Amino acid sequence: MDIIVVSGRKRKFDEQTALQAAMEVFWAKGFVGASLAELTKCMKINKPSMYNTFGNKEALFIKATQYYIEHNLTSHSTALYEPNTPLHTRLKNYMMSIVRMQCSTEQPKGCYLVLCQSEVAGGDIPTDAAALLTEAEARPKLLLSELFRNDKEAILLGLHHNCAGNALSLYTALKGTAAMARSKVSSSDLEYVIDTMLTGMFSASEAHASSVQTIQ
Amino acid sequence: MDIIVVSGRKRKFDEQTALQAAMEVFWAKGFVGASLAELTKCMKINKPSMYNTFGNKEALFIKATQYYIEHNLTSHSTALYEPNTPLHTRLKNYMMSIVRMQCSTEQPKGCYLVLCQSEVAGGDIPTDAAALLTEAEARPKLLLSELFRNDKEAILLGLHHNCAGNALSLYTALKGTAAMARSKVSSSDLEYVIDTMLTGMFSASEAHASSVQTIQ
DNA sequence: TCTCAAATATACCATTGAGTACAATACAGG
DNA sequence: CCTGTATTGTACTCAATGGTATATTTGAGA
Repeated sequence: MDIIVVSGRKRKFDEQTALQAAMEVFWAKGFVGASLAELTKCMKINKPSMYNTFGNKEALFIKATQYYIEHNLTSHSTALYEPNTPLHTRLKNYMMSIVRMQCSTEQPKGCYLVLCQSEVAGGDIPTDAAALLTEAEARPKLLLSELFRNDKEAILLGLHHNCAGNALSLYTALKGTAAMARSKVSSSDLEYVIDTMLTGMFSASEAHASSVQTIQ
Repeated sequence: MDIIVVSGRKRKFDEQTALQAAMEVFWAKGFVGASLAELTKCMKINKPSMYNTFGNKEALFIKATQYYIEHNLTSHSTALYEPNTPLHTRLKNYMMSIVRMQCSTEQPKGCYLVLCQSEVAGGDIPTDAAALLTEAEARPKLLLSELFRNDKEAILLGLHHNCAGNALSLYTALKGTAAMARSKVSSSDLEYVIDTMLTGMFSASEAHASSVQTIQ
């Protein structure tokens, strides 16, 4: 079943290029903050082209979000499975890979998902888009959680006893760095933060026991 | 020089009450996301009243932000100076006091400043308001930094060697928890995150030395 | 070269955004 | 009980928003 090519005027723009441009606008401004005027200007197409290629603002946003996940999120996780590498190093590389992206001057600062997810709570994001954002946010948390559950070294260190908690700690740190990045804090400053969090996690078993005693 | 009372129709609403209502709208929606229609509806006044009491949207936002700082931010810091209390406990109480506020159902989720600061990067916030937000964000970081510099126990533990770094770590964690709170994560889940970060910080001197060796 | 579907450009629509003009109203001082 | 002043309610302005109708181009197939 081949694609039926029905003749007509040829498209002047590349869909992927336009999508990337749209993604960067959403990344900088959020869903609500990004206007169609600015979107189409950056995409270098006009509104009717946008509407009959992508559907509407929400559909464009969903495709842009998927583009972000594929191109700017998935890549980092390879660091987690690097063979012959201590878990601490793999986690640190993973975290810093993300932090460096958050701080990069090549792209908008911070994290696309963190920014837009915070709009969801405001209630101004359409249902389907909100669902995608929520699902996308759950992914890295699950990835880390599974790592702690299955990784040999993690089990040896006892980190598998609280997979979810440890994953939440790291993910929360990354949300924090995303916010800091947006305020123009440098990735080298944030490296200290990541180190602190990892140190805390790796000395968890003893430390948490003592902290429980400390609190009232 | 007394206040000259020139007679006229009496104001029907209380300025502070209206301001608090406005603050909650900004807290939930951000500066751009909060429309005058919604603001005035929640403040239970109409637009002309709002304009001749507060000036305009930006002026209202600035007053609402100051209201937030006074009523929802300053109070937490007393925990930092509680006498006869170990530093670890004081920090934990401080952090959890903020986290509980972020997760409270009595108010919008997350942190007013984190949400609005992220809009600043988008460029849609007027200059004066943006300056206030930036200044407000610097405050807790400075507070923590000074604590690490001057507190006897902090000095004993060597935490004064990197005041800024340690302050940044804690503040970044709080920005992270603010974002998580907005995604409806509970304060009890986030307590584990705070514990992890504090543990990391308190075992900093040794840990950071070893982590430097670990990375590449 | 004629045809016709698909893409473009321009102009438009309804709604909502921030901000205002103005008349009606309420209140203190004389 | 007037008079003047400040607040309120309604109705407006003007620009920007998401989304479309329509006419004009383009190019592959017959």
